[in-house]
Amino acid sequence: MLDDMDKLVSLCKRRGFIFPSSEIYGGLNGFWDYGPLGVELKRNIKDAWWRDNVRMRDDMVGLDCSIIMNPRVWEASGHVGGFSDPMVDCRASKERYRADQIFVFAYVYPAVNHKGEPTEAWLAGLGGTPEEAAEHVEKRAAKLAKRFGQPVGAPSIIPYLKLEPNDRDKVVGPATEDRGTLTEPRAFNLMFKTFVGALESESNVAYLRPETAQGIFANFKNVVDTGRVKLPFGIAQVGKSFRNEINPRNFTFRSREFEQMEIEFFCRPDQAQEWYDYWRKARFQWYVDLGLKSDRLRLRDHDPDELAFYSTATADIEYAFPFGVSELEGIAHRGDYDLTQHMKFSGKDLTYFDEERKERFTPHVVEPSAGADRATLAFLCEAYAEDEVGGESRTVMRFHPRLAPVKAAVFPLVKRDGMPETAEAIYRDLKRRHNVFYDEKGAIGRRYRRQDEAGTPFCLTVDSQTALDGTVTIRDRDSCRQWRIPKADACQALDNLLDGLPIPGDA
RNA sequence: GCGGGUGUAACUCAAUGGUAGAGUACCUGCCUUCCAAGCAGGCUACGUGGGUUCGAUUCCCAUCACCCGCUCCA
Repeated sequence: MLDDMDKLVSLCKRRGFIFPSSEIYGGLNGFWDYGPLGVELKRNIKDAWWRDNVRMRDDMVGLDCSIIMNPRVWEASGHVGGFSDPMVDCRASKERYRADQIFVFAYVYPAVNHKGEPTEAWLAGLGGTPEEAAEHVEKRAAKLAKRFGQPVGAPSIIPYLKLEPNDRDKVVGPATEDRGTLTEPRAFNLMFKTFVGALESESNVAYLRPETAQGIFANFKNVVDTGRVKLPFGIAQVGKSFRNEINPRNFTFRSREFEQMEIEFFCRPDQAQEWYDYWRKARFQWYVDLGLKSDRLRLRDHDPDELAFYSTATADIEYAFPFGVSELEGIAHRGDYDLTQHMKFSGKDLTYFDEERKERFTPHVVEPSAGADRATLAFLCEAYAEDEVGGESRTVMRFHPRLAPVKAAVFPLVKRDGMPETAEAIYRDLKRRHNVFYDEKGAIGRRYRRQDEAGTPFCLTVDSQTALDGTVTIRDRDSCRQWRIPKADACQALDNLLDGLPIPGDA
């Protein structure tokens, strides 16, 4: 079990799974590159997802949308405006608040200072409404009343965003006694901005997509009109997304450029809950089937107060990483929120006509949204193991065979007696179907261990007996167990092993 | 974004105000018939930019990156 990310980061670097982006220039915070083994692993994960969720199903189609879209898409989705809230920092308490959730209560007390001016106290309170904010403020105001007398009249209530800049210094933050510790509201827009065309003007601003989902909604009508699809059905997309995270952390877990595997599953409103339950279970099981078997994998339903305002139910598939329990995938029941928003902003009709029921309605959506990089990281963490073979410790990556970057390695036991030639012929044969590796250098034990660290599930070795009876040994990564198979059956044996079918010639 | 820590070879780590050493790994050769064996040889490093100094990997400043804690995570 991996208990320390440093070990994994080190192995990823050493074996070529993951490197810091543009490392020779010192890297870039929040960006990572996948090396030769990493790209195979991540690709296998994405391929498994696509195969299991799109190809193998009759009710799913795929899509590949552009990363830069008409900026109006992000107005409809709420990414421009709604979620780019200005934030306010408190210099004293180091707290950060949403500016729209701070209300300032300006009290005036009868006591006067040496200039004869009345004593004022501008107290900041937190809450979605002035009433909520007042609760906290009133206690503090009452304390002040003991010193300065009962306030004159009711306090004036000013939303922090409406505050005159000069008045900001008067405000006492929610967690301090001192005035003037709050900063001006600052925008934290998490979308990467760019310009379409050579001219950098406000009129041609565009954004790198912060999620793949909106491209699916924007194409809903196209798919319905041309795809010969009938409700219920889903649209799937795998692709890069970008979020200018304030604080990237935890290796590749929170990156500024990342890859998503998203499904928007459209259905009749009265079936949405059923489909939500279905996807919640199905998506969890997918991770289990691919090897996240330990109790580090969890399914957690959101509490009602955690839900986005448009969602009636959301569940997170979480994994207990060494740095904490974190989300791999969210399954959200989003109702008709997204299509309704896009109808409002685009003016286009995105309702669906059910031919059998002769009904027109706006489909409801269940959204299983997974992070490919997060899944990759979870599979890496889960696979990492240290055990002992013949009294020697080894590091082994126990990837599910479907996900392993290299499926098999082929070795000659020693570099003579025609063994390399025989081994290479087997290698050439296997390579047509699988990602396999050939190695004739060094001691055989060393070659096995090298493959263990790469997570290669099987090793085929040509020895002196091969020339006599045409068999080779096959070694299992996890158990180090070996048995012999005819070399002519090598390809079929590997196919079976990778598919979990019975092993030919097993003894 | 705040606070703390760390940056030396591919990896893990030393030492040092006078330009650096080990283990592992990697490469070449010999040997070797199944789990990191042995012998010989070889390659590779002071994150970046300033400053102090005759001279800086070492001291100072800044910056970048990573780690830990807070914060954030639509």
